[in-house]
Amino acid sequence: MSDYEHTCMIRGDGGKTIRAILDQICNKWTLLIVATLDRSRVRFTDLHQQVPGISQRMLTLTLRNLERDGLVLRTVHAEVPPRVEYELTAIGRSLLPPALALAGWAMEHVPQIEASRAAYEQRSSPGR
Amino acid sequence: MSDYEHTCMIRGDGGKTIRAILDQICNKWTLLIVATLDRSRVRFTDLHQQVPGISQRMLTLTLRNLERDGLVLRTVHAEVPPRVEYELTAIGRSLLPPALALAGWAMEHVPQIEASRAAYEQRSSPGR
DNA sequence: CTGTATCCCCCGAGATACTG
DNA sequence: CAGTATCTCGGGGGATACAG
Repeated sequence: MSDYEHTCMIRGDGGKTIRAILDQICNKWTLLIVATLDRSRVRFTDLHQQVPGISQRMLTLTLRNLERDGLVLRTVHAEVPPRVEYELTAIGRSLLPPALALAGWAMEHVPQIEASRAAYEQRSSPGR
Repeated sequence: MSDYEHTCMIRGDGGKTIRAILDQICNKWTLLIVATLDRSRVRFTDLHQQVPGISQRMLTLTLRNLERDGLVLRTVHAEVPPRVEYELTAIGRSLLPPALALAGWAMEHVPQIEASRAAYEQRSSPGR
């Protein structure tokens, strides 16, 4: 499928559905968690430690959404103390390449963007 | 660069910068506007009409951010009535492929995700 | 036509405390 | 260990009115 067709998809309405899904994926923690689940099953506490700065609440909520959308599989082991492991499903893994492509883009352009911001500040507050 | 290295980038801190930039790009309107600016210069009002549902305020704000980050070029024509045109810069255009890749992913997986959601609802409220 | 300036509301998200 | 339950707050974002 061509870039142009993709463009149409992003813009066209009923793209409401797309937007909703993109919003979900692009929120504060989702990409981070999906990236962390790459190549391994991880249990709740480990995830909590490996994702720097996330609260227990947001970790739970984000994982529930991912599970609900079928991107993450949640496995509860009937033990005591309880053990719960999370892993990517096939769909979840298929998200990785495009997500990482976007992250890669961000990485590569940080210097240019920051330079552009600095220049912009100069222009808008020259006396300061 | 390998997927694995990208994974590290997304996760690694100082990835704070990356996260900030990703947050900016993945907000409610940015991708939509960038996609709309693909292949043409567009003036303010046209943009306002072509992006369905955006308020004047958010259009202005989003465009300012994009201009500030060097993704969009703003050209004011000294005429009356005023005419302002927006177009992507080289950096802005370089965002298109990964952004559209993500949008494409979302498009392709809408059915599976919705199915997964429906099934999830079933499970969580079986009596309803 | 192309914006600013205000007001206001909702909800994303953190902190904290409690439970099976 | 792996969560829920509340409370709270800031700010993203809509509606509206005004300005150059």
